[in-house]
Amino acid sequence: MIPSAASGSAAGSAASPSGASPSGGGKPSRRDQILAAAAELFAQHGFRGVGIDDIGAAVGITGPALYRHFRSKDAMLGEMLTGISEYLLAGGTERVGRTGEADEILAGLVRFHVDFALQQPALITVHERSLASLADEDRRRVRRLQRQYVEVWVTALRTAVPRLDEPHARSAAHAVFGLINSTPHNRHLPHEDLAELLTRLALGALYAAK
Amino acid sequence: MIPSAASGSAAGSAASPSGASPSGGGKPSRRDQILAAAAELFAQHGFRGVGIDDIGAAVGITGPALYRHFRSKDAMLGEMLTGISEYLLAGGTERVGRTGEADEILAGLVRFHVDFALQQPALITVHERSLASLADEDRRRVRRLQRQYVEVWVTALRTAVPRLDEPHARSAAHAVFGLINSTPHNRHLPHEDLAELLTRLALGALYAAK
DNA sequence: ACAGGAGGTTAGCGTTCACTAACTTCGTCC
DNA sequence: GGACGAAGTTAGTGAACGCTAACCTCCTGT
Repeated sequence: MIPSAASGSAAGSAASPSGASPSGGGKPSRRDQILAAAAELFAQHGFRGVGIDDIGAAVGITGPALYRHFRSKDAMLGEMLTGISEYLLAGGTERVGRTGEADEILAGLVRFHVDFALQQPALITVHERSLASLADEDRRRVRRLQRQYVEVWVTALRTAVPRLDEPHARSAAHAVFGLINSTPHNRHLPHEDLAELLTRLALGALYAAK
Repeated sequence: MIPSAASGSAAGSAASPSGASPSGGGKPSRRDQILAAAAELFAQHGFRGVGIDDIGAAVGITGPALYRHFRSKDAMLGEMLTGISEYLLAGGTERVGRTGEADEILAGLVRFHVDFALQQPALITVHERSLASLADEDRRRVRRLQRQYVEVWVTALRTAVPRLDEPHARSAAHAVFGLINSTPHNRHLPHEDLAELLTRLALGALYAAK
């Protein structure tokens, strides 16, 4: 059971980038409903702080029924995190593959990450908090995807700001991820204002790097 | 028991800002040893992912012996988080109370937070991840301290950058916390280089805010 | 010398929790 | 119209874990 203040309805509006299947238009499959609800709960209480029964209840079924859809609780987290990592890497790779000015590419990359963080704050939270709870194999896979995503940023950043050496660029990338991923703590501003602010802040930071 | 890759010795070198007691010079008390070891473990595995026996083992005693020093596992986390929050608020308040240019005050605030994040990456991690695991009363207290700390930043920021309205300033503060608190993911650069980089990035971001 | 308390030990209790087993329900296809 | 499989239910099992109880071992002060 979840201990403290768990207000009304969970299950946010799982928009486009939820991992894999719901890329089409139709209503989300049961699997995806479950993943969305679990993401919300994991973000609020941590992976270990959420029980099987809690996840079931969030989609209107009992706990054990989840095992008709997932092999284990670990597998749910695994699917969630690899989905996010693959989405980010694919989107990032696609952006840097475009032709254009280096500055525009970098700005596009920033905006892509900002949009994701704004649309999926729960996934962002889980992504950066629950790596430790992953099964070994999944963790290796997610780590590799994350490293590749960082490399995408490093090359884009060093093209736009050539004075940066690789270690500084890598650290700057991590720092800007932290900046953008602050969306879960940022409930004060209207969506679009926040998107613009975060984009400005991120680019301001990156171009200030030495 | 902690499941996966838990390498050698935990218990980092608990430097100055560890909360309360070890402010003097002498060897840290048992309590503080335990808090330091627990912080490291909580950062790596999450509060719920660490057992009483793990914490005990990290300081060379058995699990139940911890109850000679703390009322409960929750109380350990509570003391840890309120200690951090109080340290940050006190340090921040002291900084903005100094006389000087608004820009210098803001830079000092940034540098203060950067130094803390660099010296205590484990505490930073726990501070931003494990709020949900806190007992109700402790959570309220920590939340209030955090809000006050944000307010310190907001006023310093708006003095230095008057065009910012309050909501934008608040969001920018949260974003910059995220940036600075990325230190746990930043193992690539020498300590001092990273401190300088993060300070530049943070100030670059803040002055880019609109 | 020894009383007492601080700080450690092992054994065990009760609860929580992931997962399984066995059974039910219901829509779909031939 | 009945076989079947997908998706749900309740009951239960075994392990993990927080914490307590009871006991031991010193160090310290009088």
